[in-house]
Amino acid sequence: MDNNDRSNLNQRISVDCVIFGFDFEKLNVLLIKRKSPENGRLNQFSLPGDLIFETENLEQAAIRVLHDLTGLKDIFLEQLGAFSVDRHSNEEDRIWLRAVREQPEAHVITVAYYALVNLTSFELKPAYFASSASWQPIDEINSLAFGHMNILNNAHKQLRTKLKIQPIGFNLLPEKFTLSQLHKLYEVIVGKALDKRNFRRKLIKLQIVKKLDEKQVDVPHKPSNFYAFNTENYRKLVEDGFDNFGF
Amino acid sequence: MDNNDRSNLNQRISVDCVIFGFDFEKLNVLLIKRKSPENGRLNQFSLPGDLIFETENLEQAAIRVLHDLTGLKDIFLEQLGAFSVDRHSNEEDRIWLRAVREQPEAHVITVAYYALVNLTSFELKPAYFASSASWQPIDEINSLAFGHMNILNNAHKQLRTKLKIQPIGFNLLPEKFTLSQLHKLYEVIVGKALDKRNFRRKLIKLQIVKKLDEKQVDVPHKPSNFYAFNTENYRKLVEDGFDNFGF
DNA sequence: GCAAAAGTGTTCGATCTACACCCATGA
DNA sequence: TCATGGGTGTAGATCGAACACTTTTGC
Repeated sequence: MDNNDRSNLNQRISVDCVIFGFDFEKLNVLLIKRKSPENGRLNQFSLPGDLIFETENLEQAAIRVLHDLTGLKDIFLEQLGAFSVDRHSNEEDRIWLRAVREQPEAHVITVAYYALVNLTSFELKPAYFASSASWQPIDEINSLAFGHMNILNNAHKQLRTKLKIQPIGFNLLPEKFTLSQLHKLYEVIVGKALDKRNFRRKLIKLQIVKKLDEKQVDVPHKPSNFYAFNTENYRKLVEDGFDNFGF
Repeated sequence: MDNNDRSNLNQRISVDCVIFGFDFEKLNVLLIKRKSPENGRLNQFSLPGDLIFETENLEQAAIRVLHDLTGLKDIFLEQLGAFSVDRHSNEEDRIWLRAVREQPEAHVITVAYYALVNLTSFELKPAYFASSASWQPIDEINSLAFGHMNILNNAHKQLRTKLKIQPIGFNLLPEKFTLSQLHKLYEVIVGKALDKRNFRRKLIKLQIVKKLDEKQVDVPHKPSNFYAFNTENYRKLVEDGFDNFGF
């Protein structure tokens, strides 16, 4: 796909991606500033996204946006749903749309996806739809362009709900991780303190992590053991109709 | 909205509705045959749906389709997500699209909704997008036009998942119902037998039904008491972060 | 009185919750 | 030796699963 050939865009349908990343402290979201002919015109942050090409389907478009921004393929990706783009409430958004879109007044709908990535595994790349990109802690994001705040809130809620049902949180961690990192991840997303012992007991019972023969080094405390996600057992659980991760 | 003025349609975006109804025996879905200039050309059943008007948003379009077909407003309605319309795999679908659409080859996406209705509360009305409409048991539906089978399977799965988390099943019943009817509803949707005593105990504990001072009449067995959904307590439960209806 | 569905309690095992101390390491 | 986070077990409460008989009605 030649991303510079922008003549073949569907002017009515876009995708936007809520990309979550975990830095072992906070839950972060990847935000961009959108490119505009007159630079600096769109000052608010927004979610990464783009109109779709006529030749691709929705998921392909979302994968393209993710790949252009992160260089990654095979990312955990799930659709959130379709949203009407807010064209009316914000003057700055309207100016941007008039400057960039062929049909600035058209009723556009955007299909939102959320993605989970291990943010230590790559560097952000410039993308043709973004003039800048950065990670921001989700609890510090107060407003976004184009009604993206609504999409972000939806994504956050969906992540919380889903995490309780399926162990998708592993997608936010590196291949090797400590149980404390996983524990912290759950506390941050679920939004409350979880008992350390009960948390570990549950993981052991479900057998979805396997202990590796490797420990932390150079830490000023008792070194933590590394674990890996046990894909095999996870598949079995899902097949058996397991539907409550239960934290 | 004048539904006969079809000049103002967005040719790229449609909505489709999976309307579930419960007849106290089986879970049913409302299917239609789509209108076509040459009558009888589209023989497969499909989900009710339509292109959206430029002047309405997605949810408004879904509400319009539901209202035109059932005469009902204030229906339980939830978005499932966006799907690419399958334009290629079926010859009959292509013929219909060429006969009816201004841009038959356009990449159309459809946003699917599912709705829960009490099917005893209304008669089906003819709608301008349907030449016929009928209820069909979900387990007897094997194929649908336009890739709607995929949407239906998604909706069914979502209904099952959601029913375990929130007591949305009440939307499928009349205002007054017996516990046996509710019990049967859960068995049919969850897809397995549920213990009668445990089921009732749970309802009582959650306090989401209230016993009415009224019984069945003219039944050849011990008459069952009628119950109603306790909206008040349900709201409290949801606010308290209740997220497991637990069957 | 018979057929048909309504309604009702108890026991046992599994799971969840709450809670506090010793351990291994680097500085 | 101190500061830091890692790692571990138990008891009590709650919840879920399994199970069978009596009641009320129409015919």
